[in-house]
Amino acid sequence: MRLTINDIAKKANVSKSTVSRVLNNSGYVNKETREKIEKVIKENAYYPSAQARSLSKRESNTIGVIIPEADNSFFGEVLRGISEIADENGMTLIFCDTNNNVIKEKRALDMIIMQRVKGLIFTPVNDHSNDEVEQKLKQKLRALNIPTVLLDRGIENSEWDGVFFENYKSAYKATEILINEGHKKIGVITGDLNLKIGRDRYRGFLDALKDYNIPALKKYIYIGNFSVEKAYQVSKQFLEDNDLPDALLTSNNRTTLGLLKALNEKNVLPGKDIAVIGIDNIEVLDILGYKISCVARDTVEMGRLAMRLLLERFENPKKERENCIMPFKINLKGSEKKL
Amino acid sequence: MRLTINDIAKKANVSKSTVSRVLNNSGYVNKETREKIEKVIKENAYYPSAQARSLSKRESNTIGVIIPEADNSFFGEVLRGISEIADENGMTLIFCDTNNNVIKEKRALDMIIMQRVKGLIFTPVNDHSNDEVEQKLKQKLRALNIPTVLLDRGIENSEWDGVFFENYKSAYKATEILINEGHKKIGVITGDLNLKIGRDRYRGFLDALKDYNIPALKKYIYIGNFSVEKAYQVSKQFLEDNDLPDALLTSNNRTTLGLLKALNEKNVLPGKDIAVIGIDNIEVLDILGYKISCVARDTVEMGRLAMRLLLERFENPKKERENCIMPFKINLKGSEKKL
DNA sequence: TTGTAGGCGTTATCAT
DNA sequence: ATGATAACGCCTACAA
Repeated sequence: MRLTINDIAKKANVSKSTVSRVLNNSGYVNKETREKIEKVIKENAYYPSAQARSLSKRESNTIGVIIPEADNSFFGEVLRGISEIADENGMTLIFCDTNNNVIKEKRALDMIIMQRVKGLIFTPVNDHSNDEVEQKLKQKLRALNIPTVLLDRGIENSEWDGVFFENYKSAYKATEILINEGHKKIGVITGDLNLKIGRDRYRGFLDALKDYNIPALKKYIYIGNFSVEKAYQVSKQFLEDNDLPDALLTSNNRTTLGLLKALNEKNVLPGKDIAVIGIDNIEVLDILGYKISCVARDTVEMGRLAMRLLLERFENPKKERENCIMPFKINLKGSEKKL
Repeated sequence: MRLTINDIAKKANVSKSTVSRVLNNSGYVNKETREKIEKVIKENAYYPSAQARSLSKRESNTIGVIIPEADNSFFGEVLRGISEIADENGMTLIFCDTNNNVIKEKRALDMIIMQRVKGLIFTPVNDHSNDEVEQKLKQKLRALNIPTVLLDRGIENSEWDGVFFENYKSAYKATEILINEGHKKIGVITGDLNLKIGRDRYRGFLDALKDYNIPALKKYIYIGNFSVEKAYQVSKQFLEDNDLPDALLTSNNRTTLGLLKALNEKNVLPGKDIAVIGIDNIEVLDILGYKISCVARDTVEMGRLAMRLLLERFENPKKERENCIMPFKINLKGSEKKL
């Protein structure tokens, strides 16, 4: 059985309160007794129980992290950022992958409640085609009643802190670049329009066209769902119909890959036969010398920021709600052109 | 303040023991009182404290997960597998990313001890150029004294369960394929030879050559460290020296990418100008129609397996140590040839 | 400066 | 079938 504070107290010939004092660096304790106790602690490799501790203090130092796709590199990088700051601040992470599944999301939230975490970083599954689902989620989050940071995907009329990507603006900007390159027939492969981030990016695209008085032609608007497969399908379709736009915006890393797969099969070259600009940078493409222009976000930093926001909220519970928008970078590599 | 079992007891006009009984489905409890209590629990959205629970039961249902690179897709996928099985079994995951840093690893382990986890899935940083480090790690793991599964990276003379890749055999097999294709000048870009997985893969390569009486020429053996950058450097070097082997084995996904980057820059085509076979599949390459042959592992399954091993160990603490070796798949796509 | 006693939210052991 | 009561391992007044 693992040692307890009592065992240490006995071995050091003091009461457990005194041990507790040296553990927590609180109250007065004689230098010599402190040293003796510290020695005993070290010699016996004693580590106090976090559970007992937080039960007693009525406060834990664990943070819940709920994400929808652990196997998506975006979230892997986010997780690294969260982890880094958590470590620096002695916080423990409790991790859940919801696999984009609402049932699992509910279970994850329940677990988080029972774990009595101090804060939560949360990317909702967020397929709110159904409004009731969203209402229940909000209720649950309110009931949780702990500092919460929404990450990447928001909630309508959120009352929580958040770290998001400039979905609208980045799509707008990307489209603007295509426009300024002189393209006229500009199309898009959208993301999942059930998700707000999908809709926002799409709106950015549409508004840019409108602001520049370029018609948004329906036949060049391809509805995707953020997956490689779907993007590949729609791309294949328009390639077979042989009716390409001059320029194309894609809505995330997967969408870009789906497009590239199709283009590749038909030997259509981005930057030459068709202009392409994507949302999200894809590291491997750079390595392979595949020049695909994009607007990109600093994913690791998004994780760091989320964790920092949480820490700030702990410090100052009543500060105003913060909505951080990660700025994007523009990464032009040539594919925004068509020769 | 969050509700406690006492609050529920009062609201239901029973003692907390009875509430506890319905919570745990233990002992006798009258059907009607049970229903009443359940109603109160539901209405008040009461969730018992996992901390208090495990303190009282002297057993938690949390699993520690310590990995070195959250931003590496391999571990992202592993994490997904772990998560899936953990969820199915009502286990909670406590997550640490050590960033391949021994100091952080130590901190992570300490934290895991304090959290009183029930089991641990652990990929050591494992840069045991220094033997003392390894000894201390083993000591710490022994002191932890909980079911532990080593994942992907082992420990010399391990006394713990483990899930590993067939490092030696997969490299051997890959090399064999190159040999059978009739290549004579066969080279390798190694991984980090400070890591056992790096050395094992390298040995597999050497032994295959030996078994087929093919000389291992020093000038075709390039020492890498599992990173894209290093593989790129050595590749660039031999390309500039203009002394290419006929065929080349790479030691993991990153090594392959580094090589491809260099080949690409010099317009050297795998499958035509040089034969290439890699360890690890790289999904994006398939998407892009880049045909690179490889031996690959099922990463998500590795995670599932690790978690399952842990569960079995909980069931049967004294069962013999298990050392699972994930079989590899062979994925030939043409690049193993040279025209 | 140190020790005693009570409490944190549960479960488990007894009575009743 | 239910309720007291004593743990679990720690922290925190308060007393000494």
